[in-house]
Amino acid sequence: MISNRQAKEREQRKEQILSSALSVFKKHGIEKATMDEIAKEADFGKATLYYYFSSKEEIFAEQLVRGWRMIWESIEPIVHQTNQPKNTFIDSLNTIGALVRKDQVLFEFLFTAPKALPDAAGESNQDWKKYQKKMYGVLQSLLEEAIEKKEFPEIRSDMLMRAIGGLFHGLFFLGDNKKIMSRETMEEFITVFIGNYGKS
Amino acid sequence: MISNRQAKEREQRKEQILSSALSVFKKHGIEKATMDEIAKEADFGKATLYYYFSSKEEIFAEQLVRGWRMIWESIEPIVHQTNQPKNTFIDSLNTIGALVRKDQVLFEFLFTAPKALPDAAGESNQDWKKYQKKMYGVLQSLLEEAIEKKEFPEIRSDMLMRAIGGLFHGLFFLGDNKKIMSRETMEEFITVFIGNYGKS
DNA sequence: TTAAATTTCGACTCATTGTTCGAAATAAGA
DNA sequence: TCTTATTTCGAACAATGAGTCGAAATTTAA
Repeated sequence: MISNRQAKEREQRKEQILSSALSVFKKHGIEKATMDEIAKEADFGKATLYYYFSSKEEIFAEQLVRGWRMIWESIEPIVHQTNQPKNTFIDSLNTIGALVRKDQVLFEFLFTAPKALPDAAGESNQDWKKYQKKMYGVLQSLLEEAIEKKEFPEIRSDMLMRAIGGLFHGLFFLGDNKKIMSRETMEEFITVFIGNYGKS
Repeated sequence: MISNRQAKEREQRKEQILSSALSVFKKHGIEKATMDEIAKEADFGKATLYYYFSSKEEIFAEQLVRGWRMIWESIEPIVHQTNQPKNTFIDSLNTIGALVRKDQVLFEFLFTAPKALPDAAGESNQDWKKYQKKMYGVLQSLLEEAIEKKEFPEIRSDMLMRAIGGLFHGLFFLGDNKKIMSRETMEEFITVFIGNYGKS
């Protein structure tokens, strides 16, 4: 039998491992994040990690699901607003921006790790993609509605998504000084780049 | 003594190795690009690679210098135009776009590899940064001039650089279908995002 | 043709690292 | 307290992959 508290403690240990993995990722990138270092960081023996996760890949996969699920759950209530699609879209961006501001490293991981992770990871290790796809899906349809209503210029919405995605990524993650991007600055950029269209 | 033709053939073999390295990079990313696979791809024994390059890192470093030098040499004549800074800036973006269009994989490497490469690589292995810095430098000062002349909105130019860099990267490299971005589409985007400011 | 220089590579070393095993330590329940 | 379940980890294993060595093959030049 496994008590309630035991389950909770166990979950806490898992989180400790995940967070250590993240901080090792921050130092070396995903490829060079070794189990040894994660273990040391988490204050566990290496073998113990395998008691909680079946493989290195699973650790990062778990990090991905949790992260993307969180993003999705933060976005979902917003995209269902009945508002101008353009405003809803901008609200969504701002929401994600706020999340990133809280934990920049996590999001750098969420946005860059996928490319580095072996694709052939069958089954459940790709669960995070569900959430990612949902998010991109709703954002892109917001864009399409907004284009329809002339709130955005008539450009292929998938291209526009890419452009805005890149823009966002550039603002937060590019450059040497990883300064935190303030809400004000971000809104200013949104206004300059896509916010002014269709006004006056 | 080493004849002219010998030197040329030797250079060709180097290029063969570099190009193989690039195609292995394309398949697996830089971390998982092994010397064994590069050797097989280049039709050489692994040991032979070490006759031409002193290490794996040097191969990729060489690829980086060559690439960034090429970018710089393509950009340099343009940035010295005496034109509106904004037009010069846009011309530069278009020039780089044209280069990317010719060899997308190479540029994906040039733009993403730096992050993955060990920083501590002393000495000459960082030569490419010279060119990269020069390029970002001139582009950013173009931006500053343009802001000065009210051709662009008054935003911190380093932020604007990041934003535009991200935008560019997003257009060319994001998304599943790595479709080639046509000149027309790209110009359309430049117009929509930054080209319209200050007009009419 | 022959000696010297250049180029190639098979076989090996050596370090790293993901993963497993079995046993020890600790906690829970009776 | 005694038994059982849970948690921990040191040590070993196996695979991988960067880099080396010495000798063989090939080319050059005389």
